[in-house]
Parts: sequence; C-alpha cells; structure tokens
Amino acid sequence: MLEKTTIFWFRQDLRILDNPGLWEASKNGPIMPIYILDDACAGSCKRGEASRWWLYHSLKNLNRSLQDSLNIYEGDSLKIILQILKDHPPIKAVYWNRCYEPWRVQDDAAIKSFLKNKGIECKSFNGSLLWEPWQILTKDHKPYKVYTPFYRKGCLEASTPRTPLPKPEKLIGVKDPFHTKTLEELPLLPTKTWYRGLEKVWKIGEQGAQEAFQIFLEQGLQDYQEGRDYPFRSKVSRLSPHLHFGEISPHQIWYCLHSNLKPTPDKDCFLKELAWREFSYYCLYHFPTLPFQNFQSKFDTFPWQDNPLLLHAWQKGQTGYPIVDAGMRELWHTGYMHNRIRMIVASFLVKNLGISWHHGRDWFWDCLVDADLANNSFGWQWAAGSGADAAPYFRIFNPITQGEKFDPEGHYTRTFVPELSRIPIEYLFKPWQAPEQILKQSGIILGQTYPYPIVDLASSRSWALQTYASLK
DNA sequence: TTTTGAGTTGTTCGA
DNA sequence: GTCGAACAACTCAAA
Repeated sequence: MLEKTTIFWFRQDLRILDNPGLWEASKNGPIMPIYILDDACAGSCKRGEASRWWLYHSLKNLNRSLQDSLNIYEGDSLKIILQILKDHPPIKAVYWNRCYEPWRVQDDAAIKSFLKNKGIECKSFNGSLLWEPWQILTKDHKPYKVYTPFYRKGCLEASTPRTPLPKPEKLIGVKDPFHTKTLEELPLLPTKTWYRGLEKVWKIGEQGAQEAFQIFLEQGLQDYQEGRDYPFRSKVSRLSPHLHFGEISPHQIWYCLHSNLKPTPDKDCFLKELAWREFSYYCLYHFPTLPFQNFQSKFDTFPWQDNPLLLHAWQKGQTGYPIVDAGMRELWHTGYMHNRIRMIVASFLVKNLGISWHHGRDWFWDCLVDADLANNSFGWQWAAGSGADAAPYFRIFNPITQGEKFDPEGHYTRTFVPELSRIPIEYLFKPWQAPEQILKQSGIILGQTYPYPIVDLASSRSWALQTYASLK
C-alpha cells in the first residue's frame, strides 16, 4: 500500500475542503499527512505568541478531521522529509500548496530540486491566492505598484479564479510510527495562560472559519461598505486569521459571492478588501525585502524617535487618547483589532509619536492572531507612508475626531477602556478637557486612574508634516 | 518617447 | 454648520 502513498505537507492550508494539493495527492491513493513546525528556520519571521496559540488549536482541529492521522514534526523541513522518505522507502511522492514568504519560497525551491534529483515526485499547488503573483504584470512586464490598476486591469481582466474543490472522495491517512511528535510537544502554547480572553472570542479551525463566513454573509455583508468603518457594529468578516492559516480559501469566498448573490456595492467592496490581501502577497513576492526595508528608499533617512517609554505606553494602551488605548487593549485581550482602529493606532505611533513602523510591525506580529508576513508588512508600510501605494504623508488621523466619528456612542471605547465607562460622550475622547466636576462624578482621576495625553496632537502633527515634507 | 490621467480609509482653515 | 482648498508634488500605467 505504501508505494501508492503520497506525503501531503500541510503548511498554511489547514483545511480539507478546496485544498488542491490534498485533492491531487488523495487521487493517487492513501496520503501521509504531515505538519512540520519549521519556523526556527524563519529567522525574524518566526511566528509570534498569539499566532502560535492559534496554530496549536488549528492543528488539533485538522488532526480531528483527519481521524487522528496527522503526523507532526519539528525542525528543518528538508531533513525531516528526507527522514520520512528513508523510514518509508516505498513512498515516492511529496505534494504541498505554495507559500509566499521569501524564506519559504527559497526553502521550497531547494527542497523541490533536491527531492526531484532523488527521483521523488514533487508537486506544488496554488491553495491560497486567487492569482499567482508572477502571472499579473503590467504591459511592460513589470510588477504593478499601484493597487487600483493591479486589481482592475491586472486581476479582473486576467483569468477567472478556479472554482473550489470539494472534499477528497477517499481520504485515507497513513500514520508514521517513527519520528513524529505529539502536538503537546511542540512549543506552541505559552507557559503563562494569557490566552483565556482569546478563547472566548474565536472558534478556530475549518468549521469555525465556515461558520464565521456564514455569519458574515447573513449579518455583515448587508451595509458592509458603510458599516465596516464602525468598530462596534459587527460588519467586518473577522476572517483574517482563518485566511492566514488557510482554514478557508479566498476561492471559496470569491466563488460564493459570485455565484450566490447579485453584484452589489457591498459585495464589490468586500471583494476589493480580499484583493488587498492579494496585493500584499503580490508585493511581498516581487519585493521580498518588504518586511524589513522601506519600499520607498527615501524613507531610509527618516529621523525616527527612539523613545521606549512612549512605545511602551502605546503597546499597553496607556497613551491618554481613549480610541488609541481601546484599540491597543482590544489587541491585547482578543488578538485582533478592527481595521479602522488599526489605521488610527498606526498613524498615532508613526506620525504623532514619531516611532518607526518597525516597532509597530513587531508588536502586531506578536499580538495578532492574524499575524501575516505579507499583510502586516504591507499594512505598516502603507500607514507609515513608505510603502507601495501608501497613504499620503499629510494624512494624519486625529484620534479625537476619529473617535467621535466612528465610535459615536462610545460603545467600543468604553468596552476596552472601562475606567472611562461613566464619562459623558462629549468628553469620552478628550477626558483631559472635561471639567473637574464631571471627572469627579465619573470616578476619574487623571494621571492616576487614566493617563494624561502622552503627546500634544497639534505640535506632533506639525512635526510630522514638516519632517515628511523634507524627504526627497 | 512623451503625454495624460489618476491615485483606499484625513485634517484644518477660512470664507 | 458647510464647503472647498491646501497639504505637494510625484510616480505609475497606459495610450
């Protein structure tokens, strides 16, 4: 039986449905499903804490779907695959779905050529992007650098994304008795149980992803275009961590929106967001230094401020600007932050505190359950103004105005900054302006129960405008 | 090669 | 309260 067995290597495609590599492998016969925790090889791209927590549960779920046949390893991928092949000489094929992190792309190429030289059949598939980055180019055969032409011309006028695949008809999982580890042996769960808050908000795994998508279709999509900007309304899909781990594919989403519903502005708007994910991956593929280097090199001389105290206040949600603090605490407690708030806290860190986007990138990387190399790098460069098709430098969010506009009743801010729960709405986003009497009635002592603003908005804004304008 | 039109998400100021 | 301009040119992508 083993001579017909194919090793299927799970990576960021932790699902059974619409899994092209798994589908093809299972057509050959039995599969030996494997997962390798190999991110020690990823250098600074090693997964953060929240992401590892999610991965643990997602693998647990996947293993259940595979009737306990998932084989788990830790270490260098090539060495481990060679060991498995050595332990099981009849096996002659290894399949996987492609990843796009630069270190992964390099490793995969090396693994493929090594295995092929040894006479092992090696096939990779597209499991996680609607369009392969190398297929979308300008008329001059160069990569796009602007989102709108990338999407409208590049993607929409290219081939239609494939339709999703069903569950493999015959899925027979083979267990490797030799060098596997148990899930518990992987260094995924932290020793401190800080993740209790996260457990309440997420349902991890393929089924959880499908449920989240269904809930979005039923409750979020209607008025998505307008509602997605308001963090307290449940209009956003919250699919980002599921997409990152491949618990759902963009093809399933794309196909569902195209086949089941008439085109609407809300639907188009959501698909455009999905296309931003494509653009992030596209930029990372064509510009592999995106996670580390300014996409626009004129930012290399930017005089970022090195201020650990301000950075710490931002990380812990103690800046004295309630909408910023609410966002940073949402991140800490739930492993997630609403998109609108991500822009506000990013603008605040980079433009008001003058701290490099690298620090924001690293904090998000550690705290987000949806931490994704392409999206996180792209997003931070966009916010800092140094990225591809980035925000213009004079676009500086005012945390008071943004709070009043997008959290008009204050539900979001009061949820995550409970010490302000009793302050009247007209002072919620600027408590330092409240009269003494009001603060007293609300049980607030500035500087004790809630901080004074750590930076002056007007002067930091004009510093940013001047500094950005001086870049050449 | 040159030209032309366009480009995610904002704020402030003054009329 | 509302509205348009300024913020600043620059680069991209296609004709």
